[in-house]
Amino acid sequence: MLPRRKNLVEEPPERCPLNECLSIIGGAWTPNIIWYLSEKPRRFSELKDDIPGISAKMLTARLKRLEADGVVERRVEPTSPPSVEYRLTALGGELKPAIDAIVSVGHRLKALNGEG
Amino acid sequence: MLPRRKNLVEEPPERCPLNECLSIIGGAWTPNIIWYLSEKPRRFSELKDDIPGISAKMLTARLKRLEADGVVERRVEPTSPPSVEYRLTALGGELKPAIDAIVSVGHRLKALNGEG
DNA sequence: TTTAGCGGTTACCAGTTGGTAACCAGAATG
DNA sequence: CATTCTGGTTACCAACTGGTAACCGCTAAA
Repeated sequence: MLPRRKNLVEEPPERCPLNECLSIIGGAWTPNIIWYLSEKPRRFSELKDDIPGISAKMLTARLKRLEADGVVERRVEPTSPPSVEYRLTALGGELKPAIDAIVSVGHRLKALNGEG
Repeated sequence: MLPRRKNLVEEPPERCPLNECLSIIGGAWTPNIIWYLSEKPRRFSELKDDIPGISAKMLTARLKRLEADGVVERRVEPTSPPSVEYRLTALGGELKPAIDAIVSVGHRLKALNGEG
């Protein structure tokens, strides 16, 4: 029998940053929303048009959550009909490198799955 | 009323790399498993001990999925009792920058939530 | 023969997620 | 007055997720 190695890792015991971050970007549609907002600010119905298949309910839910997390800012223009613009906050902008890294791996995964 | 901007984004229409990658690392416990395996190869029961709270069922499910995705390699040593070692593949190793980026954002999120 | 350890598998079940469809307020338009 | 537009909210419901607990085959040791 192989020697049993002991757990001597230094970092992620309980509420690790990985889970912290993934709980924000992990939900359905969330990455898409962040992606589009990272390009430029967008209005509610623009996001709804940009992201094919998303429902108003989910879009509302995700934007509310992202706003609560400090990732997205909601700005209401008092026009008529009112228009609401969403943009990434500074913190939201810091998600970009992570998103980019994920996208980069995603490309490789697609390439491999496409080959097979 | 604000002018209605048209969707002219270039990249992520359907099965975008973001969703492709997050479908791999998004499930419960998965980031933890990848984290531990990125440090060094580990055996089943080591992972089970390392990750507090995970059940054998979930660990099995995750490892199978990761193996099917080409992220993890399963290696059986014909000892007695048999020992099974899991390690990241080359592709799995490429997940590390993404994981690191996510961890880095997670730290900032924890800092902000800790302040509030 | 019984027990223990490894690496799982299986049945069952509760909670969460996300989908659809209907509905809402306020203001402008016909 | 009815309709349209934006930006949602709500009720309802099916599917998926993940948890618990019991069980399995194999080998070695007591």
